[in-house]
Order: sequence, then C-alpha cells, then structure tokens
Amino acid sequence: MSQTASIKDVATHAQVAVGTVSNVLNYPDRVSQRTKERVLKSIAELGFVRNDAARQLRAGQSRTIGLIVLDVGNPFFSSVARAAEDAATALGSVVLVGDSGQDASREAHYMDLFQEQRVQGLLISPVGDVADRIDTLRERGVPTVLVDQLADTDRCSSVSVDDQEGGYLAARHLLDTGRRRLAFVGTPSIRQVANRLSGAQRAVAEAAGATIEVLDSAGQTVLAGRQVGNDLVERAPGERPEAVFCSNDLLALGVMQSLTMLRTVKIPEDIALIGYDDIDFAVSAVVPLSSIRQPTEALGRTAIELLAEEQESGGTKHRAVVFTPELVVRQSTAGSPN
Amino acid sequence: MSQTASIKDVATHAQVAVGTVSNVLNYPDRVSQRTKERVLKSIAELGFVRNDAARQLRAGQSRTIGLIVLDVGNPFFSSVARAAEDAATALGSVVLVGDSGQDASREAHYMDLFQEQRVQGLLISPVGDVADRIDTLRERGVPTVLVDQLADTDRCSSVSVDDQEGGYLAARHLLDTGRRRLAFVGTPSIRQVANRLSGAQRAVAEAAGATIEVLDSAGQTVLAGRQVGNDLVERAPGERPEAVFCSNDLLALGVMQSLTMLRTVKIPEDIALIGYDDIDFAVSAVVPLSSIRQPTEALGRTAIELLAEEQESGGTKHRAVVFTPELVVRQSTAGSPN
DNA sequence: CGTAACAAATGAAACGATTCAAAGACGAGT
DNA sequence: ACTCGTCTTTGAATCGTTTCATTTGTTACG
Repeated sequence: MSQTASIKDVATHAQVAVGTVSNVLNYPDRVSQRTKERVLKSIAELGFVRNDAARQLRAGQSRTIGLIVLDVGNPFFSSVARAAEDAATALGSVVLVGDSGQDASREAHYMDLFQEQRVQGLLISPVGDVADRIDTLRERGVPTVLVDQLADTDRCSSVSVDDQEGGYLAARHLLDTGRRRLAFVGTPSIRQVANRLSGAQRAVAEAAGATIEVLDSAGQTVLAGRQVGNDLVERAPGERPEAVFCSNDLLALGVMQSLTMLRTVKIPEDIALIGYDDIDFAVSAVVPLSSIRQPTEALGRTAIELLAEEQESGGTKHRAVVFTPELVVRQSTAGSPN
Repeated sequence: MSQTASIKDVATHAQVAVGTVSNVLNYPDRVSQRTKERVLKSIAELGFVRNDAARQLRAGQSRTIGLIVLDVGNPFFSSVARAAEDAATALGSVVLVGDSGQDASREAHYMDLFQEQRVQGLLISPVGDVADRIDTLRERGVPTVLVDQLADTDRCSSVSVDDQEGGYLAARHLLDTGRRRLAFVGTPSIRQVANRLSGAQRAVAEAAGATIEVLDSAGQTVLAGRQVGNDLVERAPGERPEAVFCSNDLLALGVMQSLTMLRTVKIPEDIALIGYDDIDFAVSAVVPLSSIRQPTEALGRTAIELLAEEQESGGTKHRAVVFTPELVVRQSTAGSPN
C-alpha cells in the first residue's frame, strides 16, 4: 500500500496471471467481463500506476516528443510550444520542452537527453549547425522536424515562415514611410535572424539612397534591446538611424524602453521602430509596436503533423511547409520623418 | 550501426563483459586504463547512447522533476520555470513542464503522467484541490512542493509570496492616491487570486468610504482582460470605478488595451490601473504599469531546494518559505482623480 | 460421445541497463 | 613454491512491463 504496487502485485491480489492484467490495461476486449472487473478492483485497491519506464523499455520507444526552442520566455515560442503540445496530446503523445537559450552547448545537452529518452521524434529550432546530428538521429530512427527554419527537403522536414520576405516587408514599410537611414538590431548568427536581415537588405538595395547598418545585440531579449537602445541614445542626434528594425519584438520593446525613458528621442517622429513576431504585448506597448506577424499556432500544429508523416514514411519522405508573414502597422512607424 | 546499439553490443565489440561497460560509464575508477580506452572507442564507433528507460527501470526512479504551472505563456511562470530548470540542472536533474491552463482536468492529466514517469518529485501551482492527491503521492515516495501557494507545513512544503500582503499593498496604494471606488479583476477561484483579493479588501475596510467591486474574469490572460476592459468602457462614466486592481499583469495589460483603444477613458486620470507580477512588459506598456513584484528566480530556485530537502528527509519534514512582494509604482497609478 | 472451433487465461521470454558476489590476475612477502 | 591482498573483470539476477505461443475451458455440431 505504501510503496508502489507492480503489475505482479495486482495479479496476485486479483488471482490472475500477469499477462491478464496487462491485457485488461491494453486489450480490454480480450478479457472476460468478470475477470476484468476483478482486476480493475484490485488496481484501484492497490493504487497501481503503470511504470512508464518498463513499458517504454519493452516498447523500445517512448510516447514523448522533444521540442527545443531558442527561448521559452519569448511569447512567440511559448505559443508555438503550446500549439504543438495540444496537437501532440490529440495523438496520445507528450511534448517535452527544452530551452536552449540560444546556446549551442545547452542545445546539445537537450539533444543528448532526448536521445537517451528515446523520444519518438524531435522538433528543433536550432542555434548551431545541427545538420549532421540530425542525420545520425534519422539513421537511428528518430525523425526530426526543423521549426522556424527552412530545411533541405532531401534531408529533413521543416515548418517555417519566410523570413526573407518578412525582413523585406519590414524594411520596405520603413522605406515607404520615407525613412532612409535604417538600422537592424539582432543576432545574425541565428539563421532566422540572418534571413530577416538579408530580406531587409534587399529592400534597401531597391530604394535610392537608402542604407542599413547592423547592430549586433547580445541575445534576443528585452534586456539586450535595452542595451542597444542606450547605445543609440548616447549617439549624436545626427548619427542616429531614422528607423530601427528589430529581429524580434522583445528586442524592439527593449529598445523602446531605453528611447522613451530618456525623453530626448521620440517614436516614431525621430526614430521609427518595427519588431518581429507580433506578440500579444506589442499592441499594448508605450507606443503600439508595428511588427511582422507569424502564424504561431499553425507552426506548432504543422510541426507535429510533419513529424507524424516522417514516422509513417520511416523517415524517407520530407516536406517543407513555408508560411507567409504579414505586416502589422501600428503607431511606432506612423507618419514620416522630420 | 543504423539502429541503436545496446550495452551488450558494446561489450561484444570491445570484447569485455557487460558489467565492465557499465562500470566504464558509472564508475570509471574501477576500470583499468587500457580496457576503459577500448570500451570508449567501441562506444564511439557504435554510436552507443544509454537507454534511459532501462536505467530508470533498474533504478526505480527517474532523474526527472515534474512542474505544473497555471500558464506557461505568462512570463511570471516561464521565469519561475527557468529558474527551477537551472537549479535542477545543477543537481543533475531535468524539469518537465506541464501547463494546466487553469484547468483541473489538464492538471490531473499531468499528475497522472508524472506519476507514471515515476518523477523524483513534483512542483505544482495547483488549480483544483489537490491536497489528497499530494498525500497519496507522498505515501508513494513522491515528494511535492507547492509553488506560489502557502501549504500546511505538516502536510507538505511550499514556496510562496505573501499574496494577502501583495493585495493589501496594491489596494492601499490606490487608496493612498485618493481613489475610493475600486474594482478587482481576476478569477478568485484560484487561491492566490482569492488571497490577493482578501488583502485588497482589508485595505479597503481600513479606508473611510472606500468600496471594492469584484469583476470575475474568464481566465487570467490578456484576452480575458480585454473583455473586462470592454465591459468597463460600456458603462456610464459615473458607474466606472476610479481604480482597477488586476490579479496579474496580463489581465491589466488587456484592460489597458481596451481602455486606451476607445479614447474616452484616460489612465491614470479617469481610471488608475495596477497589475501583479511586474513582468518585463509592464514597464514598456502604453502607460507604464504599476505592479506588485514577485521574486520569480528565488521562487524557482527555492522550490528545487525544498524538494531536495523533502527527498533527504524521506518526505517527513516540511518547510514553508514565504517571500514578501514589493510595490512598484509607475505612471498608471500616478496623480489623483479629478 | 467425440471433436472441432473458439474464447479466455497463462506464464516464460524479452527489452537494456545496473548491481554484486564471485572468480581471475598479479605482485609482494615469507 | 605458497599464501595473502589488491585490483580488475565477469556474468547472472533484477527491475516492471508487453508479447505470444500454449494451455485450459466452453460450446456447438456431427
């Protein structure tokens, strides 16, 4: 009673064989009504709870799906994670979320962990170069889906949003409102960020007399944004960009905090500001933040669907789903300069 | 090579006994340098990865700690979760996060799941009444720590923040700035929320001529807050409260969105607004949001510490750690009415 | 009455790691 | 040469499930 009862204890208590108890649990139809009742009663009395480790050992695979994100504190990722969880639950699986915090070693740590756990599959928004690692995982029968990053379809599946297009939309919008000297804030070592930047650069190249400088931030958090904002404030007014495109909303809100705290710079008159992701908090910012919206629910849901497809095909067929981002204009990019 | 190698395969390949391979992994000192090298080489060549299920089955316990929160999308909880993860990692454990979404059945689902996984321990911020369930868990050797809610110390340990005090601080602050007709927004069915409310009521009782009405929200999200805000906007101006205290910042930001969208109501002149948790986004809100700050990192870290204490004592000794919340005043509660 | 057909229940084997008592190897001391 | 002690290695037993070939029990039919 005090310690955990095993299936054997249940069998003894109900006076049946262990196989019968297992059948009651897994194939109730194979068992007669009478014994079923007896077994269920014993289970209740002993407070028996299946040991998942034993089950998994026998099955050779777990009912678990690993998800590695860049930052769970970012509403974008927590939204994707929740959608994935819901979709997985519907399939009888569970999602384990690991937070790499944009750190390659933490990412590797979680990959090791998930491999030891023999996860059904892996969803990952990678920091480092994980292509080789993913190949070996696939060889071992662990299908992987890249999340928020386009993959080579003959290596693995992916769900992503067209980041180049998103970057283009953002920069184009800033240029359309008359700004010429742009700045990009983010960590281009992350592929998604690099793509957003290159989209922005394309837009700049198309516009006469436009320039874009890159400000590498220390991370993609509110705090990192605040730091960049402080640097901007310290510049001579003429040296400041007319518009800032941040690679995500957290950064943008951080920049906004710094700029509005020191009352010298006005948004959007002096500096226009646009973010990326359109998190819930963007609309209620000091100056409501323009942003690029991504379909987070669709990303999470589709990731699970693709994983299921991979499993069915035995990891041979891959598919890349690409969603289109959407520009959301708010006050932070209103009007035109001067 | 293609499928996963077991310890037996490694043993064969390295021409040693399985026990030796196990020793290389767990007690390297017991093995001679030469065989150790040979075994490690085989491990690398075969790409062997430990099977956690088997290990866990033998050990009878996993290296996993379950954490059930009310809403991972809420930065308060993701911050607590991250702190707990970091503390657990330092102890060689892993935290699995389950999101109950304030739903008792989802909460029960995760409890079942974690019990099947034979987690080392459980951290939970409960929705429903889980006292009995926790008792049986303890009997089965699964220590539990209540997070963000005070527990009876002769039943289980807990880390919390004094919610009554927090509620008192918030309401008192509103009253001190001259407001008399207050409103409380939240879901008092959640214990924490109920405590915040009762603290606020105490403050109101102390102030002459002050009243507080309770607006039960559908959840504790930005969306739920927006709904409440819309209701407020539709009231005749004289019917509106002079100050609103929301049981968390998400709700407060939602209310703020509704109020500022329709330009008729001004914050803080017409309605003052205060939230709870002091999430990162509070400071960068349209009108910077006053709030009650809670020490999230300390909560997460301490939860893990208490769990360790429970484990050491065999679940016999319990301790309740209570932190003190702190009032953070910003523009949303500035000045006084009229 | 014999037996075929089907349903229900049985229990040993397997999954992959860890543990531990026992055996083996080797050198030092007598 | 023999014994003792230390260090290494061995391999069977174990954890709690699921699976599946067998056995047992029951009913139907010729």
